[in-house]
Amino acid sequence: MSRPPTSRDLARLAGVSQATVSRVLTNNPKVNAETRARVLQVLKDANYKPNALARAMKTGRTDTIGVFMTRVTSPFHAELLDEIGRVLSSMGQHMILWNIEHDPEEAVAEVLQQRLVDGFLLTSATYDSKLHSMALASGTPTVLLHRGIDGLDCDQVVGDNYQGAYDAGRYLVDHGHTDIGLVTLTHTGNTSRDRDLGFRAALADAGVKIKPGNVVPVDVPHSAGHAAAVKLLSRKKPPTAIYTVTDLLAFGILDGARAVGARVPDDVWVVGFDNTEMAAWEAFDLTSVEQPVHSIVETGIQLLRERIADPDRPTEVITLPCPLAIRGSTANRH
Amino acid sequence: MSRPPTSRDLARLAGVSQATVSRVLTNNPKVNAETRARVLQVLKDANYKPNALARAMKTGRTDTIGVFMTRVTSPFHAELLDEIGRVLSSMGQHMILWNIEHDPEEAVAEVLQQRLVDGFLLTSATYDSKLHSMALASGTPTVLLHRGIDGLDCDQVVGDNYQGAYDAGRYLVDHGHTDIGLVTLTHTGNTSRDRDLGFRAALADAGVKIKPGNVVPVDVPHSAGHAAAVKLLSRKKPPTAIYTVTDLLAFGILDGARAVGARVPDDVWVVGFDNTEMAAWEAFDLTSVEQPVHSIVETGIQLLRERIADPDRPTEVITLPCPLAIRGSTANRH
DNA sequence: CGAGGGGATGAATACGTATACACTCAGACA
DNA sequence: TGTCTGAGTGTATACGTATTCATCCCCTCG
Repeated sequence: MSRPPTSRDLARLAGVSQATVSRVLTNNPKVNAETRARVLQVLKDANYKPNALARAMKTGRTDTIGVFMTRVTSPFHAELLDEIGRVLSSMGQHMILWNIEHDPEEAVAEVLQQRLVDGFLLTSATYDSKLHSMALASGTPTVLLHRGIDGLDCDQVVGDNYQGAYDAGRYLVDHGHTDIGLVTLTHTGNTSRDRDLGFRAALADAGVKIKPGNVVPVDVPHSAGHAAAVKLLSRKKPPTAIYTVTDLLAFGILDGARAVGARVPDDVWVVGFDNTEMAAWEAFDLTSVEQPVHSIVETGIQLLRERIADPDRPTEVITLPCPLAIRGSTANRH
Repeated sequence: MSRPPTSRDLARLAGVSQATVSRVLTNNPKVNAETRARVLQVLKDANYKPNALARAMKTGRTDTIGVFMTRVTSPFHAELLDEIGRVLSSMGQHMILWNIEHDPEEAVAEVLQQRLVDGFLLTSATYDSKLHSMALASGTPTVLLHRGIDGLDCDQVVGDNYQGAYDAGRYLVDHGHTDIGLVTLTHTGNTSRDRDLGFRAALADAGVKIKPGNVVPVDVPHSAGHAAAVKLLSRKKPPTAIYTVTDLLAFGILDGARAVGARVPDDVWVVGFDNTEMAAWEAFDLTSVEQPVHSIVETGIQLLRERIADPDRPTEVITLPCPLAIRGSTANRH
């Protein structure tokens, strides 16, 4: 009761050597069918499970993937995490989750070298963070998910933020909007950057100029979107549409609009980015550019497994399309 | 480059034995100050980090806690997870996260015996799940967080759901409501049960009867709350207040009210439970019973550490008060 | 000046598993 | 009948660290 049984204990019980028990455990074909059956019976009776640590130390594989993430409470991140958990567990892999907001960089650096995971998934790569370079330097297989870094020699799977943003801009222009607000992140990642640039490009291509006052740089949270909307919609001649780079901000914008009495979509259209589940809630009913979370995660983990299997393979950067999901926060004006 | 350096490699470099290196690593006082300094310098130069697996195998401690959770995308769960991550990382502990929705019970059973964590935090205990009994049977220190199980000989830290619900009921009655809807979970956990019973008790104590038609048993998601609200509010004489057992359902109810054109709080008051961050969003502005997430997590992890240190200590069940957070979804009628 | 003692260190071992290697024993083939 | 083969099994070892035990040296004290 005090000490869990070891393979050696069970070997004694089954009248074989520890090596044979191990062979049974690893499905090694070089073991007599009869012996295998007997050993399996003993294992089952004892409800034996191999010590994962000892196994990992011997094989060098932990069957565990390290996931780095920020702001789990943010709807999109939660969905991403949920999906990662689903896919990993379907492959019999465990997940160690680190919130790089909480963990000091120094602690993270330690973790990277400890060899307690087979690979890393980074979901919050930013230019100013050293996380990705540390991860790569550690020699542990690493894939960037959702947030990429241009020109980095590392596997990456991201949504086509530029294209998604472009389509959103095009959509607004096509529906006659010319006075458009852009609530954008001051963040230093290329995800939000592309969601900004793609949108601007669409408007530029259509000959629509963005008034300087229509661009509101904000921080991440809901309240920032709220404040931005209040600012934009309190003007004498407010914009007829507002696009922003995350759903969370869009929710804040919708709330801000509510606060100043602006009706959506009658007075102002609102478009977000991520197409989280909440975007479909009646409270928001938000038109949003969809991130193909499922594909991103599935592809990224597939890539990670391939890199674990062959660390020398060439790196891949995969970009997946982001279609626009249209809802009630934008309505046909005609 | 290929193989990370071991303590033995560094011992050679520093001209000492591996044992001495190990002593330095573990802050063993029985090592000469001069020697320690030299070894530390070598360790630093090599950017050496001890192999966590080998260390864990030797010491029996992994500095890792296993967390079982469901529906990470649910706002309250995300906040709980975030808080758990914060507290664990502040103590230098890692977190392995399992979503027991994704993982088949059999896989979970395997994990429990593998000794790859020092302890478990269960946040989704339900009567019909065997998870808690399996965890206890595994002999690994375990604490139930947020969801408890009556009479189970296991450390538990939960909000006082009964009291919170009672106060919510009392609050509605005190403000003159007599026709009150109760949207309740069919779930088999004592969390939602207490949130139901406490509310009923408050009404009963005040002599307010709940019409049979006013009780709507539902499933977990937002859409269920939506449907329940539509059902309740479409009646000829709809209730003047609706209480429900989670914020997620309350959000659905608010959306449902919007859908049928009922104004909150003018036509109907809405009260939720959890007081998630989103409850404060303008879109919802929800009066809600607060769960003391921070205290629950902090206390629970403290309890877990104590149990890890001393597995034989008596079990504790800690119940923390749940105050009512009043917002715009309920307004003073007078 | 010798016995004793304590501070530092090295050698050896154990944690529990996977696996290379050695060995046994049939059966096959000459 | 003796050698060879190969399936099946056991023995021994390694993974990298923490820790017990033995050792050594220097100092103190009688």
